[in-house]
Amino acid sequence: MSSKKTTIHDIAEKLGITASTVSRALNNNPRISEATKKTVLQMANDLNYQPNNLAAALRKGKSQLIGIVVPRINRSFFSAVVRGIEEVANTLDYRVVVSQSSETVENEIAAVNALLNARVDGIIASLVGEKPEDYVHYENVAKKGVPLVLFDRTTNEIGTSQVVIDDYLGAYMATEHLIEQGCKKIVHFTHHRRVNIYKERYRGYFEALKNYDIAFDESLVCEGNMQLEDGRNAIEQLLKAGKEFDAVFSASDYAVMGAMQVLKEKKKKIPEEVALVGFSNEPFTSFTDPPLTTVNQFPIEIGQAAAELFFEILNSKKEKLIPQKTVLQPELIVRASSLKKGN
Amino acid sequence: MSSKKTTIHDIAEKLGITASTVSRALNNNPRISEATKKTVLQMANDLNYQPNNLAAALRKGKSQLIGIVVPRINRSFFSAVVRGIEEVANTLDYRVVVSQSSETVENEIAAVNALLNARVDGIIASLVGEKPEDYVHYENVAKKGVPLVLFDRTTNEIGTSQVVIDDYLGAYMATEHLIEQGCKKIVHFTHHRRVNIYKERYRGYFEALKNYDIAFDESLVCEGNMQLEDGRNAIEQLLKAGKEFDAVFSASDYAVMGAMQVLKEKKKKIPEEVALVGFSNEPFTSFTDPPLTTVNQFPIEIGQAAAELFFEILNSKKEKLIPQKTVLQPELIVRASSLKKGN
DNA sequence: CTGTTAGCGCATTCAT
DNA sequence: ATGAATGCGCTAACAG
Repeated sequence: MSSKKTTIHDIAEKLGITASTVSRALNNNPRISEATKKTVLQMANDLNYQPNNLAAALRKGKSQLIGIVVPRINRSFFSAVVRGIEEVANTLDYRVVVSQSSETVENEIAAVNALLNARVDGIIASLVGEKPEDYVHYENVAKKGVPLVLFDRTTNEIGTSQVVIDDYLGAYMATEHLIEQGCKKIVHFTHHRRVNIYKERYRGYFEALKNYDIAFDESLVCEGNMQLEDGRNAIEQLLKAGKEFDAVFSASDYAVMGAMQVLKEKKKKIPEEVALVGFSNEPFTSFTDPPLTTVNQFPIEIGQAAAELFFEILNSKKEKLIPQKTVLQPELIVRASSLKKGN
Repeated sequence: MSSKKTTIHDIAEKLGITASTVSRALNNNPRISEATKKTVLQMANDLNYQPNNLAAALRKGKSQLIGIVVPRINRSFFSAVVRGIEEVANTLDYRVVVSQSSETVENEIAAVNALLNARVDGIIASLVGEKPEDYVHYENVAKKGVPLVLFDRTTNEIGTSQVVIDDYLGAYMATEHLIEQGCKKIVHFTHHRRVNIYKERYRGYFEALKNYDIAFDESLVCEGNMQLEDGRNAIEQLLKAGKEFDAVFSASDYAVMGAMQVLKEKKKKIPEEVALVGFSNEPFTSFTDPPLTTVNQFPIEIGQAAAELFFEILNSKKEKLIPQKTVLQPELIVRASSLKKGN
């Protein structure tokens, strides 16, 4: 049973043919007769033959492996993207190797390098760094001709394909929705690090106000790390300072939850006194009280789109493919946290 | 730049030594002088050498890859387990290949087979099937001598290592806590499929009642698929039937959320009229209103433990290692949904 | 401390 | 339609 691993040579020998014929038969090569294909398949089965992709990969120079690098896999957004990637990879007989950068550039560099050593056929990643010097390692990947697709946290500075959602639009829709609910003094939570996605959301907020002739008040913009605590602090500050506001549009679901907690503690009515909108459609947003209005980023679809771009690059062979950019439309999910009675 | 891939032969040639010496130097073999190690490393760097793990793997018969099979990666519990596995795998220079069974046995079989073809050094998995015929493919894995570690949904029928939490204890603690809060009529939500983990949780509930001399009432046990809707339905049924109850202990956080929604709609006070306890410590449980008491399964720790067991098997070489079973202690996280005033 | 030799398992070019 | 020969890049046994 557990004797030696059987190879194509073993099955060739048993059948009195050569390994090349077996290899061809197994790969369904048209130049092999149906008869031998059948006997080969049968014998392979009888001998419990298990193909060795490693050997094939070495020979062909293709591993059928996609490397994925995400900040952390146990974040709903990223794990959903991975799910999307894996789904389409699977149908094309590819596997995914998952690495976490844990939000540090060093780890990211190590991960990329390890994946390259593992000879993945390409990499799909979401950047952790924001400064140009923070993604030279990805630039090198691209330069080496290794297919690279960036998603979510991307950059235009590396000439590579990317898939993002229209953050600007998502933020615009969210802000517009609040305005339509009658809100005039809308607080915005944004990230203190000037990352693309947050800049775009800020811009969406800003433009919506402008288009509806609502005065922009810089003191209503709160910068932070977008976590629950940051949201709590921000609202407490505003309250203490006596600032008036009737809504919060947060670029993060977590931060707005902090706001919700504080507002409820202070007995403010949501959404009557303060309407709340988040961003990302984290799984918990449908379970809060009131349920949270938020923006769906379609993470699984992002993953699928990234995988599709990936295979386009892969199949374009050596012809220099112009980097593609897939932009997905976000969706505003309206729930009770922003829906005023009578609207 | 992007010319040909440089190999150990290239760097050997440049240095006027042989490839074996280069290989040894690169692998920090003690039999190589520090001097040559240094020059080799230097030259490797100069030539932009990228090791080919595929070739090494083929030669050594070890791929430095761990296969992971989970029902779906974008479920908080599973992605956290993967995170735990990846963390420890990383420190030992292993990568993880993630596959999803999407809750079907066919997919699971395909995934396992693909991982075997990819020549992973072993597999860490959570079963989807519950009937013995549903895991013959894993039995074969074990029989082939491929290291196999099961977690969460495991079985004793394959002689393999596993890591689980003490579901019985978790359920016992949860039920005991409700009893201590003064609850006497405790509803239990369990799964209609008689899976191990749910049987154990049921048992914990049952034994706690018994130990505190509380009459067991079978009509308070609701079977379902443990989703939000199932929880809603169950509570609506009980209410309609006029059953009295003062608490719900659910084997799933999702199901108990359904209960919370219905109870709030019916203006029942939580926890005063009905106390609520879930299971799993899903990320959303801290954001509900009131926050949900639940049982932490320590998913990251489960992943770490699974990886550790995995490497124990791997390093035990051929010596038949007795299958180990790591049982982690769950933790009851008490929040407002079950904490009555004055307690 | 270093070189020689061989082969891991497979796919593929060139024959026939 | 099949066979023979070669090598992908690396490690390891054996030799010295």
